[in-house]
Amino acid sequence: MRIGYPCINRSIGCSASRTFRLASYSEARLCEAVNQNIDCLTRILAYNIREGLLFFRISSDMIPFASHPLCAADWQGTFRGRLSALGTFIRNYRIRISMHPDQFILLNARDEDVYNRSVAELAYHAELLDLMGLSATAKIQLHVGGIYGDREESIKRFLERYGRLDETIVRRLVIENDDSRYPLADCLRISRECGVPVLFDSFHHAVFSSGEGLHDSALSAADTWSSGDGLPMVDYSSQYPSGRPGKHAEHLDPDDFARFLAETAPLDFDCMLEIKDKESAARSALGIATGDPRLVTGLKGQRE
DNA sequence: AATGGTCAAGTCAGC
DNA sequence: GCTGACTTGACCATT
Repeated sequence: MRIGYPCINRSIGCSASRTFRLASYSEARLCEAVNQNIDCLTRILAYNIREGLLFFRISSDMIPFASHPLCAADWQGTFRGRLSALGTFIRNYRIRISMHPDQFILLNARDEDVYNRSVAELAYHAELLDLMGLSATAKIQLHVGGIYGDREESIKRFLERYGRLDETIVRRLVIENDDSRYPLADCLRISRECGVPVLFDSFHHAVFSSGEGLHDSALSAADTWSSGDGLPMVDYSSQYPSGRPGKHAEHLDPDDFARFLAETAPLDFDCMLEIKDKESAARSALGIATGDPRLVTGLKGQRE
């Protein structure tokens, strides 16, 4: 099991998702942001290696506006060398990589324009990972999409559009159960139809499911991954106490995470900690997973 | 230098 | 019909 966290490191003082306003777009501005993002990502990954955190989600903002019609810049050519070097670094240290396009990306959108923009954005994600020379184990995780008043029709539309995707996207795309629209059961059904792997989000499942148990759920999602996909990925989080159900916790709850590990054992997977204090939570999780209490921060009474 | 309104993009629940 | 949550930071105009 590798353990990691998404996109942002809160302690080393740089951001690998620097962007700018569309109104101030220029090629120079783009290059400046991308160079800074690559610099910072390199620093974050070096930090992660030192800490034993070998799973990381790269921000979709790595190349700002990459799929926007306004972006005429040849970022692929400009950054080919740097991205390739970064990818070599990632492969050498056997770091697992994921990406997660955000809520605007809807493969099953009713609106053709939204659908077309979504495919363009997925193509950008795949191209970025390709330029880094990463294998198909580097995944792009996506939710199934909207309901649009008709779940069955919207699932059919997802399947039909999935079938039309370019292979460069298909080899990396996985779907994740969300916390309000498409639960694990739907994702598994879709996977049986088209073969897309299912990334199990344990927290979404706790918030939104028909009550299937954690152990069996993690197992059935893991079954949808083939050898070329790498170890299954799982997202973990826990509830922010007294917050809206589904709100992510600020700190890792050591007891909850230990219970999560016990219930999913002996299944092996790469685990993404979707906790707001990021690398701190991931270090604690690593401490719990490896039995090293020195890594576990946030002792009793310090939780929110 | 500090601040706070706003940022490419969609959906859906709640008023 | 409109607003806010999602999730969240950080850009940048303004002071």
